[in-house]
Amino acid sequence: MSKEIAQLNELWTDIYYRLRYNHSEKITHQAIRILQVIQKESEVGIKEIARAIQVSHNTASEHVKRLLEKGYIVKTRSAADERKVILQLTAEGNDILHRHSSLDEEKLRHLLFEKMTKEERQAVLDAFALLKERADDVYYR
Amino acid sequence: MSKEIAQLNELWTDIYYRLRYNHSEKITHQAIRILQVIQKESEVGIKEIARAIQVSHNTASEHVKRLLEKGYIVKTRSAADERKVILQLTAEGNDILHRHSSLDEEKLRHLLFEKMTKEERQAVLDAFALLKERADDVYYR
DNA sequence: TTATTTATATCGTATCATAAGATATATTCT
DNA sequence: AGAATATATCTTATGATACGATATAAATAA
Repeated sequence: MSKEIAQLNELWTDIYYRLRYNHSEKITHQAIRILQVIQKESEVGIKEIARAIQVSHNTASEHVKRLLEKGYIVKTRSAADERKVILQLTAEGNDILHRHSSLDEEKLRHLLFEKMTKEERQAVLDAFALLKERADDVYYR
Repeated sequence: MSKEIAQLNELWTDIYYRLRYNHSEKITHQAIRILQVIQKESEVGIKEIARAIQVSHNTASEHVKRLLEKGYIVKTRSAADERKVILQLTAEGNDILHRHSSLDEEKLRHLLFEKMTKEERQAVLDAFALLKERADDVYYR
């Protein structure tokens, strides 16, 4: 493993450890994973959830049922095929996922606007955008 | 919330979603959190674990016991106070934590060395280092 | 020295999270 | 019409998670 890869990963995990939200509401591990899939992919149904988290369709359906009950997602039927459901996050769903996978906004605000110059801020954003753009190439190849 | 903060968070979660390891071994959610604490903090004992993951000391002790059994951590007694234990990750512990919190090395190798110029690579690393340095300020303030 | 506090370990009990086989209904495809 | 597909529900079972009660040992206070 090259020095750069190890370095980047250490920076990555360090940054997350320092900047993540501290006091999170209780939500299950698989629920977070499912909400992520729904947010990051398009046209997500039970089959896609099952495949993404590597469980049977019945397990996936049960998980989805619970998320519906909690109000984190909503379900519609696909116009193209009425057997298929299309799942989407609600505002609550987006909110709780945010808190379990994003960087704490207050910490970010402080960091970006009180600890960085405008140029530094832009450099960070540019670097992240570049990394994400290249990551898309890897993900979708 | 400012545009930059939202943008950074979307980039952050997108990058992780695309670059994380795909097929992870089964390890529990709290186990990962504990391994992270042990890796990122110093002089970690039962009390520190309990506080970090917000459980009672007995629960923390049980969790630690299981991680010891799996060989993910080792335990020593503090020379300064023999009641206290000091926990450290084993190579296996580091390895499994890596797979549940870091970016996939193969994806990173491909991305950094086949999709980026040397200048771009350096810009990304510099930006991450800067963000981490400022994150330290926020975390330790 | 004794009493109290601190740090961890173990046991028993309980609830929640997670999973999948069996079965069912509805829709789409052959 | 029959087969395949997509999801939903029920039943059963194991693992994950948590903490009160209790215990031992070490450190600190009186």
